Amino acid sequence: MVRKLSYWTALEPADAAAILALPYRSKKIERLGHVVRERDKTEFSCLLVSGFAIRHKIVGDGGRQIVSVHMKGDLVDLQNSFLRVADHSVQTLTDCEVAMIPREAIVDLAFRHPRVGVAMWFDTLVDASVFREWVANVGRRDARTRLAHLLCEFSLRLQVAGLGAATDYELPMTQEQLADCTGLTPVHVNRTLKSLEAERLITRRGSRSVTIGDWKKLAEAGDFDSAYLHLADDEAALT
Amino acid sequence: MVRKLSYWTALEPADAAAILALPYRSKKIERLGHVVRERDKTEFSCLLVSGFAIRHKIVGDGGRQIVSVHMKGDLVDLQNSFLRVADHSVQTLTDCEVAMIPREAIVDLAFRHPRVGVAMWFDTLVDASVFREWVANVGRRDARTRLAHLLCEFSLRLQVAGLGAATDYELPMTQEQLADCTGLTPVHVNRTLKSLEAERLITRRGSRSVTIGDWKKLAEAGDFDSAYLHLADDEAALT
DNA sequence: GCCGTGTGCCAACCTGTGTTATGATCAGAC
DNA sequence: GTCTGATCATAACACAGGTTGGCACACGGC
Repeated sequence: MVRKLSYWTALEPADAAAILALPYRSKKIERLGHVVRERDKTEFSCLLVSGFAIRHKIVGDGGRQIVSVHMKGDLVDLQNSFLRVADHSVQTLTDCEVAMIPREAIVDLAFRHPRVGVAMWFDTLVDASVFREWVANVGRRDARTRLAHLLCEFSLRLQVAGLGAATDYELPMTQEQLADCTGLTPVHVNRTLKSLEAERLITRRGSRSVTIGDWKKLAEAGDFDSAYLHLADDEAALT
Repeated sequence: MVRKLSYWTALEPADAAAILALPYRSKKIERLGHVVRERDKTEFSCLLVSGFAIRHKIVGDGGRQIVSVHMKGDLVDLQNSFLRVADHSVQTLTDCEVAMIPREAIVDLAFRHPRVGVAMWFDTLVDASVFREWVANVGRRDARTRLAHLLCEFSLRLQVAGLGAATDYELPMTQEQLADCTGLTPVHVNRTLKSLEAERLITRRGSRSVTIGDWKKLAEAGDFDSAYLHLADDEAALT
């Protein structure tokens, strides 16, 4: 499960054993449940074992901005737990299984097994890279480009997580949630998806499943370049 | 200089010594010079010794999005150097002195002195927190709120870095650069600053110096809550 | 069966922000 | 001095995207 950490850094067996020896409490959280709320004091980090979750912030006028989407294998809550007081909320999109790991145990692990510490640090750096891309996406691209970009990101990440084919996947989000990812309104997301479909860049069956007609064209429309995900070479080649 | 790292985690003398023993090459970079360009392969991390710098991304239609602003003491380039290929550019706003530190030396330091490694990790986590706030700022707030928020952030951070008073500081950015931070156009930044001034929330003398009339009101207008900066308690109290 | 609720979809209208364009001011180069 | 290029300022107009409101399903609970 936590072997995703070895993605960017080679780990020794002893390191892997130490990870597996981490104390944790399994927990099931149902759809739309809160894992952490903004301003909470946190004691646990949380590893997503199955399901989908998002992180979001609420702004003054009640608007919501989703800042990232997470899937199986992601360590969603390093951020909040280390910094003690949560600067954002974590919410599930589907029923989820999570493993709650006490903060102390993780800090301890990082000290005793520096390779693991560095691996977790890398994970954080990649997270940050995705945030940067989202700032640019939301700040400087128009609605059509934003959505196309997001769909490309999901396609690649789901594929890497083994949750779907590159050109055909199940999207666990409503249009309202897509709007909160992109800084748009649900109405405009609807319009824009419709026009992407009219252009034959995507097709939708049922209400959540997306299939990408032409990856290259969609990537172009979305100004998408997978570099920011910092995938291993072979997976970057999937594009 | 690098003692900023000890901000979030207590370090022992041996750790501090190890930091100071890091090999580096000093370099002066003039205003608007590039430290790293997107897509470069990087070998060095870069510590800002003096001056101001930004990180930005260029999107498909030529638009630019600034994703963060850095000042004296910030380790600006951990991100790019660890991930090998830069996902964004780093550019100076003023003449700067930087210390270039080879990536190998930093990784090595993190392994040998886990406390320092964890401290750098924390620094990365705080960076990520700021990115999240920026996603929300640019995605879900209107122009007036965005700018007010940004001015509040600068006020606090400059103060913490010892570069200005809370309510009166020198802003090293043009309106065009402010526009690239906020996802607006220079014209609209101008309009909006003017109206903030008309509301007596700020006043400007000369072209770059800002004084904040009423911190509380500006923070309210900017929907600003310093929690995301994860400052130490005494500094958070400055607000 | 019925009803409530969440979601998708659509249309009409409105507004915040972008666009384009023109001057004013200032600092540096020569 | 005066040319040149940045930067700031302002105005008139255009449009992408927000807002409001209404309809139609699908689904689960009763």
